[in-house]
Amino acid sequence: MTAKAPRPVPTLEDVARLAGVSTATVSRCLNTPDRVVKSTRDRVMSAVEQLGYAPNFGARALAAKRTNTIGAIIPTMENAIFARGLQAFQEELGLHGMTLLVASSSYSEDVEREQIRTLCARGADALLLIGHHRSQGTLDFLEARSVPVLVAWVYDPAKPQPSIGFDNRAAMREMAELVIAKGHRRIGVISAPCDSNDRASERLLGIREAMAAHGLPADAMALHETPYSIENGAAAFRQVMDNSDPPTAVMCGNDVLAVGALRAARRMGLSVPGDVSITGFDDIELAQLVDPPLTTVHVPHRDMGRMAAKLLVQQLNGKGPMASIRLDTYLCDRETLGIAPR
Amino acid sequence: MTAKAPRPVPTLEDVARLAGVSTATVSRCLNTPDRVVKSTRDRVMSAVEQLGYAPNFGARALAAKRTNTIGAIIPTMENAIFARGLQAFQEELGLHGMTLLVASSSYSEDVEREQIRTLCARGADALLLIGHHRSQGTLDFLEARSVPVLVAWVYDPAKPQPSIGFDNRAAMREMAELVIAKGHRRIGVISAPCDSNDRASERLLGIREAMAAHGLPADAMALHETPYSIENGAAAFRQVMDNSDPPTAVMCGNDVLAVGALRAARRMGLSVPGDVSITGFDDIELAQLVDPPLTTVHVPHRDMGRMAAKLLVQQLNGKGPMASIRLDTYLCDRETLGIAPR
DNA sequence: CGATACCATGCAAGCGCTTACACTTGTGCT
DNA sequence: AGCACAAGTGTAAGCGCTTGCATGGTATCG
Repeated sequence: MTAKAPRPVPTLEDVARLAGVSTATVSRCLNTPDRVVKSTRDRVMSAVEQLGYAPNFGARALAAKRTNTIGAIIPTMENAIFARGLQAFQEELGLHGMTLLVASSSYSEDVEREQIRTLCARGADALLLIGHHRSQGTLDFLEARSVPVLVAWVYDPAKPQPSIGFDNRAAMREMAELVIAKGHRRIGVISAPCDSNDRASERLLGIREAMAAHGLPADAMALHETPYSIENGAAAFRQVMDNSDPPTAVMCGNDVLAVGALRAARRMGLSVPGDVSITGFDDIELAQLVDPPLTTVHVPHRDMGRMAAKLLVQQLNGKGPMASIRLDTYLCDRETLGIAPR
Repeated sequence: MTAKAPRPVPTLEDVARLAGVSTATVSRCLNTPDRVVKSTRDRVMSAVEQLGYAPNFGARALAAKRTNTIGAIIPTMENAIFARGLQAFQEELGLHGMTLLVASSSYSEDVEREQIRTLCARGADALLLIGHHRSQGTLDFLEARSVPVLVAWVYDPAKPQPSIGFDNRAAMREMAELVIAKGHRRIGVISAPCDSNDRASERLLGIREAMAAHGLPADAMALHETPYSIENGAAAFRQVMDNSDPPTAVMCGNDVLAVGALRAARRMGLSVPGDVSITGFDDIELAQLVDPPLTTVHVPHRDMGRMAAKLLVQQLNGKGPMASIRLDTYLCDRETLGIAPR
C-alpha cells in the first residue's frame, strides 16, 4: 500500500508483447474487432484480461482526435430541474456508444466559460449548453474550435446556434392567461435573477405580455427575484405578501420556488388556493408530492434530453447541421390555482 | 459552419510561435508561472488569449501523469440521496484545484466495474466509491493500478480500503429501538435490494438486532425489497399492509421509499402516525417537505463529502495513507412516528 | 499455373504536452 | 578580473495510442 505501483499500469505494448502481436493489432482488436481474425483476437483479449489492461483515454484521444464524449454544462445540480432531462440525454448517448461529461456553472457566466474551456480541453466532441445567454468571447471560442454546440431548454430559431426546447415565454403567458381568467388582478411573481438567464427573463416577459393584453397595469405585478431554492422561494413569498394589498396569486419561475412559497404560505396560516393561489413551472416530481399538488407548466424533459442526444450524434456522424426543434409544454392545472378571493 | 475548422485548434506550439518563445516556456507559463519572468509571461499570456488556446487535457495527462481529477461513482443520480454529499465533495476538491468526474452505476456491480475502468482510463488520480460490496476482480484491478480509493457512505475499519461514513447498522438499530419503545410489535420494512448494497443490508441487520434484543420473533417483521423510488415505496407499502394483521409501523431503508409509503398511506385513507407509523433514513430535503414531516435518521452528508475530499487530497499529496473516519448520525424524530395503536 | 485481389498484420510516424538537461546570461563574491 | 552560482529559456525525448502504408500470405479467376 505504501510502495509505488509494483506492476506499473499495463500499456498497449505490454498486451502486444504478451499476446505476441504488434501494438497495431491490439489497437485494432479493441476498436475494430472485425478487422482481426478470431484466433488472434482471442489471444489478445485474454492478454488484456490477464493484465487488467484499460486503454489510456488521453493517449487515445490524442491519437484519434475523437473522444466519443459529449460535454454538458448545466446551471446547477442542486435541484431536480435538469436531472431528468440530463438522465434521458445520457441514456440516449449511451445507446450510441458515447459518454457524457457533466459540469455545473452555478448560474455564473464566468464559471460557465471556464467549464466550456475545460470540457473542450478534455476533448468533448460536442457540447450541450443551457440557454442562449453567453458572451461574444465564449461564442468566438466555440466557433474557433468548431465544436458543435446545441442549446437546450429554450427554443429560438432566430439564433445562429441550433436549439432544442420550448417557448418559455409562450408557456408562461399561457399560465398567466389562466391566472387572469380566474379573476386574479394583483399578481406576485417570484423569478430567478433574469440577467444571464434567458429562460427566466422570457418567462417573466410572458407574464407581462398576458397582463398587458388584459389591460392590467405594470404595477399590478409585484416582482421578486431570487436564486432557485426552496428556502429562497419561501423568503420571497413572505416579502411579496408583506403588503397592505397583497397579491391574490403568486406565479413562480419554477417549481422549486413554488414549493418554497407553498410552504411559507402554510406557515403563515394562509390556505392555498383559498387565500392565495400559487403556480410553478417545470413539473418536477416534487410538484405532485406537495400538498396540495402544484399547478404548473409541464416541460417534456425526457423528450428534450433524448432528442438533444439524437441531434448531436447525427451531427457528429456528419448527417448535416442541426436544426432547432420546438417541443410543446402544457398546463398542469392541479390544485394550487383557484378563483381569486373577493 | 459547413466547412471544417478554418483555424484548426491552436496548440502549444502555435502559442509559442506567436509569442516568440519555445513550447517549454509556454508550458511553464501555464503550470509554474513564477518560474518565468513577467515580461515573457505577459507576452505568452496575450498570445494564449489571442488564439483562444486551451491546453489539450489528454496530451497533458499523458506527459505529466497526473490529471488533478478525482472520479466518483455513485449508484444513482436520480434521487437526491447522494447529491448533497457529492456537491460538498466537489466544492472541497475545487478549493484544492481538483476536478470531479462523476459516473453512476445504476446499482449494478457490472456497470460499476466498467465505470471504474473508464474513470481510470480517463486518468482519475483517485476514486471515491460508495459502499464496500465489490468483486475481487475489481479490487485486484484497483490494486494493480494503485489508484487510491476511498469508500464513502459506510464505516468499516475492518476492511482494507479506508472508508468515511457512518455505522449504518447502529444508526438503524437506534431507530428501531425507538420504534419498539413506542410500542410497535409488528414492523414492516421496506428496503432496497440487499445483495450488493451493504448500506441496505446493514440497516436491515440493525432492525433485526433491535428486534431480537427485545424478544420479537423474526416473523414479526414483514420485509419487502424494492429499488429506491417514490413509486416503488408506495407499491411496497401497499403490499406490506395487505395483510390480515398489518404492521403498525413501517420502517423504510431511505427517505425516498418513506415518502412513497407516506403517499400510499394517505391514498389508502390511513392517518400517519395515527393508524400507522413510517420512518425513513438519510434526512434529505424532501423529508421536511412532506406532510407530516418525516421521522428519519440524519446523515451528515455535507461533512462526509467535504472530509472525503480532504482525505483524498492529503493522500495524493503524499501525506501518508488514509485512515477510516466515522461520522455520527442522529435521530430526527419528527411527526411520522407515533405510539402504536391498540 | 500465374496474375490479381484481398485480408491479416506489422512498421513507424506522429497526436500535444511536460520536463530533465543543457545552455546563456547576469550577479555577487574573492 | 575571474570565478561560482542562480535564474530564465531552449532542446529534445518521450507519454500511450491510432492509422496510413507496406508486406506477405491465401483465395479467386481466366
